[in-house]
Amino acid sequence: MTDVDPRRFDLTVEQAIAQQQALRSRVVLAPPPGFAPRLVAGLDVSMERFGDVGYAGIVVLEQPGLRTVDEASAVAPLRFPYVPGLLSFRELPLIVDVWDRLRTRPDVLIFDGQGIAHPRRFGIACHGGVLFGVPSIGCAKSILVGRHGTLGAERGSRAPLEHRGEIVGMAVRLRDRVNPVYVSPGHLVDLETAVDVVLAASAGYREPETTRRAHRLVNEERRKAKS
DNA sequence: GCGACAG
DNA sequence: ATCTTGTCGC
Repeated sequence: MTDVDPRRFDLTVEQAIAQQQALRSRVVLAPPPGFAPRLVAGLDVSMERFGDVGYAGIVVLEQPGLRTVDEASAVAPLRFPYVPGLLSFRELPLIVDVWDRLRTRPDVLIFDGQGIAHPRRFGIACHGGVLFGVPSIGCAKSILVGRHGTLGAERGSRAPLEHRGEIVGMAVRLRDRVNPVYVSPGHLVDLETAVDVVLAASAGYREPETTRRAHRLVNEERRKAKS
C-alpha cells in the first residue's frame, strides 16, 4: 500500500477526498491512559474579505486557571479554496507553520471546526490531530452534518449530534441562554472527554477561551499587517 | 434533480 | 471567514 502523508496539501479536490478516506482509519477515538490535559491549545485562521492571505495562530492556556502561557502566529497565502468538507486543506498548511514556531507542546488541541462530525468522519480536528500526533477536539459554531434534539437553557446542557445512525458529536451550551457549540472528537479522545475538556476551557462566553484568544491573536496580526 | 454546506 | 452601526437586553 502507498503511504499517505497527512502533511501533503497540494492536491485537487478529488485527491483531497481520497486523502481523507485513506487517513480516517488512523483516527483513534480513545484518550491515552490517565489523560488529564494541562496545556490546552486553541487554533484559528483569519483572512480578509476576498483575500487569499491567511493569518494563523495558536494560543496555549494552562489548566487550571486558563492563563495564556505561549502563543505563535504565521502569515501565508491560502492555496486551497473553501470547500465544505475540505476545510483542513485550506487552513492546516498555515497551522503547521505556526506549530513549528510554537515552543510549547500542548497536551490537547481545540480546533475551530469539526472533528468526526464530518461527512467522511475526518474534519480538520482529526486531520490536525493525526498530523501532529496529539489529542485533538473539534469545536464549531455551526453544524456541517447531523442533527440534534433540544437541549436545556443552562450552561452544561447538551444534546447528541447524530448523523447516519451514529453519534458523531455533541451540541453543548457553554453559557446560559446562548447558542451552543458543536463538539466532536478529533484524535486520541472520546466524545465524553472532548466535552469535558471544552467545558473546562470555557469561562462565561459562547466559545471556549482557547478559541476566543486564538481568534483575537490572528485578528490582531491581520490588523497589524495592514498598517 | 433539489437542497445543505465547518471556516 | 469577512463586510459593518446601532441597538436590544441583562
